[in-house]
Amino acid sequence: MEQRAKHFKKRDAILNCVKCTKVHPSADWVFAQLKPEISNLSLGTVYRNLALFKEQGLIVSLGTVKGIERFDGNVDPHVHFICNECGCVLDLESVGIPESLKESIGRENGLVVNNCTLTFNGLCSQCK
Amino acid sequence: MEQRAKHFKKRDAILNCVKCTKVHPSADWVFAQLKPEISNLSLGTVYRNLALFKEQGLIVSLGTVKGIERFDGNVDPHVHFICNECGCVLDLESVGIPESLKESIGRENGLVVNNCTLTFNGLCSQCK
DNA sequence: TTTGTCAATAGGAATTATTCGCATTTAGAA
DNA sequence: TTCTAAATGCGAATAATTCCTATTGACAAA
Repeated sequence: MEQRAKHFKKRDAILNCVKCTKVHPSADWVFAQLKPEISNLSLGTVYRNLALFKEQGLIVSLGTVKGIERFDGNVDPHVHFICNECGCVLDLESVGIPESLKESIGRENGLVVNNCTLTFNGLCSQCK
Repeated sequence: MEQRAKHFKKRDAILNCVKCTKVHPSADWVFAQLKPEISNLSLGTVYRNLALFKEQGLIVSLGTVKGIERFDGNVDPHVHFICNECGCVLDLESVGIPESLKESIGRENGLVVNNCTLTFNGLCSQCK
């Protein structure tokens, strides 16, 4: 960790930013959060590193909300709620993902099933 | 229907195109399908009408696959499989959507839950 | 038939999120 | 210090989608 303290300062800051928030951020949100403390940070670096983390499985993509890709630092399978009005994303802790179906679905349909997402849409408590 | 036969010819053709295919098409796919038979069709018209149908609930959006929005003319809740390699979208008829959860989730979390999507990802039979 | 009206459309410009290319910087090794 | 390779900054490029405006088409009234 000390070894890479300086060299990967920005990279680590970006990962940390995604890992330590529950807002399921966009690239732009991460950039806006970090820019004040890292003044010479560029948006391209944020995009580049988010793509890298996603590839490495350190974070996951939730797909796009209103045309903007959103990420989640929590890679454990869990259920999301997305507000159609404000675009906020919430975790629904109480609901389980039917992970167990992956194997049987793959077998029955001749597919390789890696992943499973369950998402609810509607209006959040502030927008309803 | 006869009354609007001519006036809404393109609009009807676009809706019909989405309703009568199982490929879960993109705007561009619909345009490519219809262009040969309706030579003076423009891509903007396809986008505009798809947005309208979505708003009216005649079709649903599946979100984006590889950055491109995909639609489904089947508005009954059902489960999808998306291939990460080729981007094809399949219906998984045998799996049920936990529609019943909508009400209780909404009540427990103070949300208005309109919709629920369950999607599996992986590799289709051709790409695996 | 002609004319008026208004919605639907074509076509291209504009927008916007994201990616790319390349010069520069940085950390760490020699 | 010098070298190397990875990481970054920054502006240009890309691509999906939306916007703008002139035109077209259907229908009703004269």
